Amino acid sequence: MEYTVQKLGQMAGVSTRTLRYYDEIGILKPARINSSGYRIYGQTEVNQLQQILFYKELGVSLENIKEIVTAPSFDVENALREHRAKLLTKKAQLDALIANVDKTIALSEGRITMSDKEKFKGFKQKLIDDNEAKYGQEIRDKYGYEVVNKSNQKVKGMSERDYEEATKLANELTETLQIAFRTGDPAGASAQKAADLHRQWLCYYWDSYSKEAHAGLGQMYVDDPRFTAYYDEKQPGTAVFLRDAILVYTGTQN
Amino acid sequence: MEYTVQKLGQMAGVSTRTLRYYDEIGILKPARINSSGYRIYGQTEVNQLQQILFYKELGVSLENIKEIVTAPSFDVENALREHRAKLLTKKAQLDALIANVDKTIALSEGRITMSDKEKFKGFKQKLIDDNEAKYGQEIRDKYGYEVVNKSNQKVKGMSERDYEEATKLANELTETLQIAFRTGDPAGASAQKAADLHRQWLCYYWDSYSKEAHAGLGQMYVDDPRFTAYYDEKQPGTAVFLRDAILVYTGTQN
DNA sequence: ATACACCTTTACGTAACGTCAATGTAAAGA
DNA sequence: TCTTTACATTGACGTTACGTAAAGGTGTAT
Repeated sequence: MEYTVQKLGQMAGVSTRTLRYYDEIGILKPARINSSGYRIYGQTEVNQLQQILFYKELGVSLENIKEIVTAPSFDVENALREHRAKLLTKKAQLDALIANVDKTIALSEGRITMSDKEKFKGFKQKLIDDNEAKYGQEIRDKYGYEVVNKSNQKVKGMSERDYEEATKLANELTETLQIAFRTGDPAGASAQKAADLHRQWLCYYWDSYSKEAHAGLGQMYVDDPRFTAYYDEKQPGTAVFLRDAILVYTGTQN
Repeated sequence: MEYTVQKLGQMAGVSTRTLRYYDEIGILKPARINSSGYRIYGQTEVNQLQQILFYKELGVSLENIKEIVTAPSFDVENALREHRAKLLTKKAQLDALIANVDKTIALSEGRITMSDKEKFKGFKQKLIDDNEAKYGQEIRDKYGYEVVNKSNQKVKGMSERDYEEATKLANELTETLQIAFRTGDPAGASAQKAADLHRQWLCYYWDSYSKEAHAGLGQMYVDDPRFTAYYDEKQPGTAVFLRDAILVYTGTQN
C-alpha cells in the first residue's frame, strides 16, 4: 500500500504539515519522491510513523525519537517493552494526581486538612518520574539494570529475575501466612505482614494496584473453590483468614 | 505562610521563571510586592497555583486556564470534579495505548497480524475520547444519566444469586476454553468468547475492570505455577492459550 | 478549458517557558 | 564594616513542534 501525505496523515491522525516537518528534520523520510515531487510513503514508513507517535505520546522529544528510530542497532521489541513500562509509569502518575484531586475535593468539603506541601504531591511525583524517564537510560548504562530496577520495583514484562523474586515473595507469603494463622488474628502484625507481602506479590502481576481490586481478589480466594483449594491445602480456613487480613489491610491503608 | 518566588517554586516543583511568567500573563499575581520589589505569595496564591497546575496537567492552555481561574463564578469544587472525570478519561486513553503496545509486541513476535488502520487505533481512540470529553456532558444533560451509565454499571455486593451466576460462568468458561484450545487459534471466535466469559466472570470479583488488569491476570496464569496448574490440569498449554486469547481480546476490545 | 482538490516550498507566527545578561538586595561570616 | 553568597529584579533572545498563509505546480473530472 502506498500513501501520499494526506492519506497517511488522515490514517494516522496527523497533519500534512507534520509529515513534511518530520521529513525536514529527517525523522520520517518518504519511501520515494514521484516525478511531480510528491512524497510517497510505503509500509516501512507506516510502521515507523507508528513508532514515532508512540514515543511522542510519551512526551519524548522528536530529537530523542530520531535517535531511537534511526539508530542502526534499534531493537524494536525491546523499545516497545521500555515504552510500555513508561506508559505504566505515566499511569501511576495519573493515579497519584487522581488521588490528589480526591483529597482536594475532600479538603474543600472540609473533611480533611492538607498542608501546602501535600497540595503539590502529585506534581512533584511527576517531576521525579520525568527525571527517571530522562535519565533512567543513562543511569542504567552506568550502574546496570539491577540497581535502577531495584528502586522502582514496578518492572514489568516479567524477566527471569522478576519471576524469581515473585516466587520468593510467594514463599515468604506462605510462611508468614501460616504463622499468622496460628495467632488467629487477621488484624495482628504478622497477618498484616502477610497481606502486605500478598500486595507486593500481586504488584508483579498487576499493572495498577488498587485496594478494591486487592480486596476483590481476597474475596475471590474464598468464593472460588479452585483458589480456596490452593490456600487451604495445608490448613483449612487459611483462604478466609487471608481474605480477612486483606480486608483489614486495605481498609486501614491510606 | 508567605513565600518568595523560589520557595513557592520549590514547593510546587516549578521554576521561578514560570512564576514570573504567570505573573506577567496575569494568571497568578503575587499577594503583594515588598519594598524591594520582591514577589510575595500567600495562601490564596498557593491554592490558585495548585489549580493552575491541575489544569496544565490536563493540557489546558494557560490562556484557557486564565479564563477558568479568574472567572468570577468559578466553582472550585465542581471544577475539581470535572477535572477528576477528565483525568479518568486520560487514564482510559492510556489503557488504549497500552493495549496497542501489547498488540504490537505480539505482532513483532509474529503471533498476530494487524492492519494499518488498527495500528493507529490508540491514537484515533484518543480523538474519539476527546470528543466524548467535550460533548459527553452535553449528551448526559440531554438524555439523562441512566442511558449513558447503563453501559458501565457494575455488579456489587456479591449476593448468593451472584455467586451462583459466577460459578455458572466459570463452568461455561472451562467448557468454551477446552473447545477453543482444540482450534489452536487464540484470536478465533471461540477463544474470544472464552476471553469474554473470563472477563464476565472476573467482574463478579473485581470492582473495576480494566483491560490492563485483565491482561495482567492472564499473564499471572502463565507465570505462577499454582494458577497454571489449575488451567493446565486437563490440557497442558491451556493457561498460555487463555493468556493469548485475553491479550487479543483486551487489544481488540474498544 | 475550467474547476477543484491535491501537492510543493518558503516563511513567518505561536506557546510556554529556558537561558543568559546586567543589576540590585538580604543574610551571614571574617 | 566589608565581602561573599544566595537570592531577587527586568529585559531579551532562543527553542520546540508545529499552524498558517502565500505563491505556485499537478491530476483528473466535467
